[in-house]
Amino acid sequence: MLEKLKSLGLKITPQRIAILEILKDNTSHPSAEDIYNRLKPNFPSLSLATVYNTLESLTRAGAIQEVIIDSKKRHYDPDTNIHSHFLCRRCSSIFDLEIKIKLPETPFEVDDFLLESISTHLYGTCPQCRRSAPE
Amino acid sequence: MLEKLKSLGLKITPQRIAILEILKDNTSHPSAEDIYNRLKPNFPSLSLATVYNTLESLTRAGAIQEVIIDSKKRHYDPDTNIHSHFLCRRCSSIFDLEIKIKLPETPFEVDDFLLESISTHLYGTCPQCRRSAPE
DNA sequence: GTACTAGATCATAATAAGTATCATTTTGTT
DNA sequence: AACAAAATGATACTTATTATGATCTAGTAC
Repeated sequence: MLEKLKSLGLKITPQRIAILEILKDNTSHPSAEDIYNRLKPNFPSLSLATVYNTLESLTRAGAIQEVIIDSKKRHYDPDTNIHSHFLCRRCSSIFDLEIKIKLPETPFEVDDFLLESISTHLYGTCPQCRRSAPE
Repeated sequence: MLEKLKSLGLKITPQRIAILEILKDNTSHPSAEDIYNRLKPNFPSLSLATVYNTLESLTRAGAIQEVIIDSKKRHYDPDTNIHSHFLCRRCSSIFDLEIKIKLPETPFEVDDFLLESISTHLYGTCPQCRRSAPE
């Protein structure tokens, strides 16, 4: 991943390394603030602005992806492979969920639109919420 | 549509009628503020809070749907049939776009998740932006 | 029609996510 | 070691959305 940074002309900084480490293998889809709050105790000089900047750089570099499924805030996912996201309407947690949908490979064209990426969003109730408050 | 309101126990008010009229057959996916700005000149007493409230009620009533594709704000669509949305990365316009993907009927279950709705989001460049600033 | 009440509206304050600004610091050269 | 470009951090600002609470109105009951 540091390679990806370098190849995109991004400088390697302790802040970026720390953020990448939080994201590595992370399937919780953290927001900028989630990441900031996790790092801040051990990295008191860290600024929230840096987290925002870094997430933007990483997204543009293709090292991570933004998940726009929750109308309240953006979430980030280090897994850049095509996969679906599920948002629980009750607890607002986001999960990776594999459902059998055949999506076309991007990029492609439709009606003069240039389609660069596709994402599938699923909404419903997660197993835990179903157990704790069924209906 | 007024029927739908009534059947959901929502009162018929001039504000709600006006908002529904703006939305009817509207494929531009307006935001709350777009709607407010369009109505305000001819409806000076209208409050932005009412637009927000009404959109929420209409969404809950199933009369319209929220489109969460633009990380900056929510958009609304009177077409509640399953269809995909396309967000142009350059001009941020949202378009309805039909692409051939077979989506399962909701609701259904996967791995103890209760899946209530699915939406497909497409990102790329719209025809107009491709013409005006190709590459 | 009048009276009533739940619910709706309006104005505005508050919140929260994200962006902009700019002085200072650091990285990766030269 | 010196330098320029880029990154960081503190903080101010913007924008979308939510909360609050006083007033008003739709829909019903009489």
